Amino acid sequence: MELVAAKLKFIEAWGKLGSEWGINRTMAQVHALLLISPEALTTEEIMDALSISRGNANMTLRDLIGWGLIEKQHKAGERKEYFFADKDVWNIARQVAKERKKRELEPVLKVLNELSTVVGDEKDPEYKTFKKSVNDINKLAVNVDKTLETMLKAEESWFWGSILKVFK
Amino acid sequence: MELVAAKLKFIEAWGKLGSEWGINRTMAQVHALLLISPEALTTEEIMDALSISRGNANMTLRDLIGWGLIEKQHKAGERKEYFFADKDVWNIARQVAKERKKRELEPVLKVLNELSTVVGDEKDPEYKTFKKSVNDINKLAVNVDKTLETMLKAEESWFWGSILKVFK
DNA sequence: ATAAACTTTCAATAATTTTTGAAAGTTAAA
DNA sequence: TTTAACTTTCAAAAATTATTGAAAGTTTAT
Repeated sequence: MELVAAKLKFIEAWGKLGSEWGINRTMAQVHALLLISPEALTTEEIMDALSISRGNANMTLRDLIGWGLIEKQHKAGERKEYFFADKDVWNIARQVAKERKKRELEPVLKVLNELSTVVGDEKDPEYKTFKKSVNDINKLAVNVDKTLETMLKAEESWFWGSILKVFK
Repeated sequence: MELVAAKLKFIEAWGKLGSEWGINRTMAQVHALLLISPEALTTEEIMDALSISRGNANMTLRDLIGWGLIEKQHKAGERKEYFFADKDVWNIARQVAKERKKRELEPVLKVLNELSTVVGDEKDPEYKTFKKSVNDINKLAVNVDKTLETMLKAEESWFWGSILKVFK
């Protein structure tokens, strides 16, 4: 396959995966584009490469900065802004894990904790089933949370080394 | 909080989490409803509880069966179908992991592998950056895949025991 | 065979999400 | 201070996704 075709395929695949996991497809595509760009790109270049509007590019880049995945750069003597992506895949994974944990896992964990405190008649099957499901989900969520917490602080080789050694 | 209010809150929270992770909100809500129902429910009961149409309920229930999360039940002497959710949270987690791995991770892994084989000029920064990002993502994806593979076969207490012991 | 009870399908509609593009805003050089 | 270069905003439009509901389909009892 040609490099140009391969790049397009990568951008498309990354966009598809993103949208399947609740991430705006364009945001994932812009991220993909920057991940395979050796140099920082301007808004103009991104608009052209992905055929998107200035407004869309601007908002998407702002979001990516908010996710901690890219940064603005300035070149001496130039007015326009350049965008550059961190290429360290372990950093990226940790950053995404950190944000999704904060934005989506923690709020639901808060609700689950609150729901765990609801009291009722232990003889009531409705109550018993509710309580069991909520508590069990809560326990799982806490384990996931702990694992993510560890991952966020971990060195890549140590993390996978530990996990895969145990699992063998 | 009242049990009735708590149930609604749980259904809402589960629906929200689902939609944030690319799962149809209604599907997550129906699943939540069945998770806290001690008895199997009819389509009619689900429609009423969530204020959704028959068509929506029918399609959603079919999808949940496709995800391996609920099953149809029949009661002796009755024509109508009942739906019952597996309440084992570890089973649920494994089932969801299994399906998402199959539907979303594996297709992207296939593309990444294909893209890893693209050859080019090692002096070309465009090629070098492309290759490095694709390879690094591929490696991470393989580790995630292996971990999920282990999880799918694992007993809950062994899995978390192993992980959290190492991380401590 | 017919009817009653129930389920499925899917074209039309509604709701939500994403994108556009032009106007307003900002910054820095002339 | 004016202008040019660039960025940001956001209401309107477009695209996508989800939902409805009624007709068609199926199954079982009579």
